[in-house]
Amino acid sequence: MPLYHQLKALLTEKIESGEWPPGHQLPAEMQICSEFEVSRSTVRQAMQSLASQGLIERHQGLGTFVGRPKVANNLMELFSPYKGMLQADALPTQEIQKLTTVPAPRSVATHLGIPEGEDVYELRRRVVLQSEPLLLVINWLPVRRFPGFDKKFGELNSVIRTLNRHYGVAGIHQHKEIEITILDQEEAAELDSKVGAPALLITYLTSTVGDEPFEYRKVIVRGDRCKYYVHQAEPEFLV
Amino acid sequence: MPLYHQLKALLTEKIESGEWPPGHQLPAEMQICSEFEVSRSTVRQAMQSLASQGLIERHQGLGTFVGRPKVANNLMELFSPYKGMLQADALPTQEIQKLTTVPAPRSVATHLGIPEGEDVYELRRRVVLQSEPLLLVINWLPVRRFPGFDKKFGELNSVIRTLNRHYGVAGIHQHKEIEITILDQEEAAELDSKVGAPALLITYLTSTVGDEPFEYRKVIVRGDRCKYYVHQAEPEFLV
DNA sequence: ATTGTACGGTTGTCCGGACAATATGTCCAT
DNA sequence: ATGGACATATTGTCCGGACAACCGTACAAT
Repeated sequence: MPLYHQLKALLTEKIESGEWPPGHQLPAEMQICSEFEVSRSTVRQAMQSLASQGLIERHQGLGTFVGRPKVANNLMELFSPYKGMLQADALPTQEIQKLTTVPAPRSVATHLGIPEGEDVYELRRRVVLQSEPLLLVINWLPVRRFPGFDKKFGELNSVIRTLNRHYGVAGIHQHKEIEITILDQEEAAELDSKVGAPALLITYLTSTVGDEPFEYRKVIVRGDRCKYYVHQAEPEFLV
Repeated sequence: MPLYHQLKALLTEKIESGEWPPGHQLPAEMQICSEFEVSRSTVRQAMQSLASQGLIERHQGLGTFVGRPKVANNLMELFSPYKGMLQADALPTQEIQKLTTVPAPRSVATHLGIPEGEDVYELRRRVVLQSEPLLLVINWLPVRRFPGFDKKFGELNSVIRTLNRHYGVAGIHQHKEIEITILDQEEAAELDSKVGAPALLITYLTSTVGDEPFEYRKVIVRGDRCKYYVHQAEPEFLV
């Protein structure tokens, strides 16, 4: 068993047993080095693994602390996480970070069926609960198809509703996918998280029947701070 | 921008552009070191991040290769992943790895409302698709309540069905949670994956109305090889 | 009272090196 | 042909060190 894994198990025990409660500050890396007589890179290997689980939180210049319990959301509201959070003690707030036109990146262009580099509106929002950002919502729409969207969006503050009322879009279908992703630098900065931290990625591709897709959306949910639940009466028999 | 992050972006571009197709072997770590004049630890930092995204696969003694596309599952079948995979080209197989009695670990005892260390049945299975293990199913049941479960399970090969027919359990409810986890050593070994790789963790707590919970279950889904999708006609207005 | 500066402590990044563990292929003895 | 010993290549683990980036505090200057 590798050293860093032994160390990780040891720290996990301290946390799960309650000896180190949520918010408790862990010893500094160098202190752990001397206590267990291992090198700092070994300590960091263990710590990073714990951090990506959400079990601890690390802050440069401050120290390492035991993580808080995850926020629970109803799985039935999985695809409208904002709505799901309305049941929490505090109300989530929606912050619009920017609404600009940008040349379509490859992944966006591919999904929307337009040439790479064609102008698209990029709308970035984040949902904050008790001054802690929990998820990021990024929408992309072709400028050619929805001219002036950036000015009309402010009225309703809803993408789908704006398309419906101002551009006559109806009969909407959405293809959605959920998977695990790793935060890049920009996402991590906006979520007050760390590069490389795992997160849930929910992608939307919106279209009307028999038409090209016209909206591509990413919802990035902090994996260390969010989980989903559901209560169901008919269990499966296969497993 | 940190060196390892620049390097990571560079490698990502090679893969997403198609210059390095799925299965293509990447240059060895030391080769990349000399090519970009960085240290090996920097290369490894970038590689590990790519690996946890599922973008590349690393094999000790062999090398590093571009990852294959993720397996897509219907989200409606999210909580019976085995059933969801039946739609794939190949049929998944269920392997029973062990069925023994063990003293209940803390997390299991807490959920089942029994003292830590009391005997529980532990059933470990894994689901394999084309000789690649995709998910792990672990069930725990109190021995005191279901004596002889280990012998009766083999008849039906289904936990819920066995409880129903042999112990008269009916009116079942299940509380389920989905979140992100990181593979520990045992899980990684059983999934042919790596310690520290992110995965989806789906936990089940089974009970009948007005009764103690009597089954605790973990389903661990490889995050680098699985994703879920759903197609829906009524989009949300809030986001 | 406010602002700027300096300092100590902590985590983040990066280096160079050493040896272990693992997979493949080669060669030899059987 | 077959199996075992060996060499080779690759990633995994671990070390020790150096400096950067960041945070809070204390103190001085304004």
